Amino acid sequence: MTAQPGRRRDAAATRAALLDAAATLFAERGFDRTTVRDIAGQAGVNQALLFRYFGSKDALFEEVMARGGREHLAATTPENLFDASLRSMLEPADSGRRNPALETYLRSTGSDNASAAIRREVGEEYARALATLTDAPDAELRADLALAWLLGIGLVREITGTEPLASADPDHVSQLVLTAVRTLLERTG
Amino acid sequence: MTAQPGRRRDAAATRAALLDAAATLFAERGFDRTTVRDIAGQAGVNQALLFRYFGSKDALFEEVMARGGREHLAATTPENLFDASLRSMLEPADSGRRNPALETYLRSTGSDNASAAIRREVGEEYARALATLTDAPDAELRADLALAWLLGIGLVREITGTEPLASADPDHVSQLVLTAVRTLLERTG
DNA sequence: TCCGGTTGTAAGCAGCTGCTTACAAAGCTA
DNA sequence: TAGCTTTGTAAGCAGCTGCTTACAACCGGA
Repeated sequence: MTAQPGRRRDAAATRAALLDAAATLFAERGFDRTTVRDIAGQAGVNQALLFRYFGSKDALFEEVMARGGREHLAATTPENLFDASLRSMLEPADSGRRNPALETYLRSTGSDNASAAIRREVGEEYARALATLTDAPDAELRADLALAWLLGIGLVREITGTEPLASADPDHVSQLVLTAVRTLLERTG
Repeated sequence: MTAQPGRRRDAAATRAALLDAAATLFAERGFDRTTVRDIAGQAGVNQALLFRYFGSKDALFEEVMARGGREHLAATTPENLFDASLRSMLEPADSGRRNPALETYLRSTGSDNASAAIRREVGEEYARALATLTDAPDAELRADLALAWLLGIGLVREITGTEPLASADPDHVSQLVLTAVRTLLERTG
């Protein structure tokens, strides 16, 4: 991972390497527990470049969060969003099929800096997508509640590790949750 | 709050003051963002005493978490636990009617030190209480899911501040959630 | 060829963190 | 009163944090 003579002096590649390293580490450890030295180290780059290309750790986090959230939203229809996100939460952590945006969101909830704003924005975009699934007048509130459950399940399963939820069968969990959520997000028509 | 000549040399009172200050600050800011200097300052006590009486910041957190969680559990019947905890989550932050144990749990999820163990223990005690509400064979899993929802709602409402959930009417939210949770926690008899 | 901006590096700064140590005073016991 | 333990304080240590600065190497254009 050390800077190779072959790809030296390539600003775009360096920036991208920092962004990728940051996305990985923020998802694994959250904002507070990821240091700029960690990120630069994983990218194989001097840490001063992080500040040259992004200005601050906060600004880098914003860019990571915005990119990750919008990628996932753009790739998933609202009808599949809840199910896909729930499935992603229930995947084993090392499967690589997890949604890094949700993971990052979850592990960075302790921080109250500028990153809070972009977290809220991404959350509200998810909620707006989910709100299209019901024609109830309080659709957005119902969507927030569904999203809250998703995040809560991720919290208990991944971070706290409460049993039996932490190692429960994804199909079983999915069935229980989807049944209950149907009372929230359903069309009357 | 500064040490008064009147109550000087009272080990029990000093210990209690540290414990109370820690409970307040951990609930407000979480584990990582509360410093031992903050705690000692709020208790009006030299910070070296924190280490004399509790050994480490981790150990102090454990004692706070264990005390707070068990107090609330002992004071609430399982039938009321979900509703009471949900109501507590929906209270305004400054109302003083919040449950500090849930708050602390929520704001300390970023930390992966020794405090993770006591968090899990308290979580599992809550889940065991909720599990008595249904006679389904997967009662504990259902209880974990209900608890996850509770925590998720607290997360979105308090920490992220997503609208419209953050400022929604507690009665309205409560009605939506309880309806959905009834598909999880209900007796067939 | 030399010049000037771009890219990369090494070193360090100020501030904060949990925790420790050396010491002063208070108060019980004999 | 003398001595010992308990309680409290002031100062500081080592390590880490985000971020900055001074400087070297590179490279395209004149």
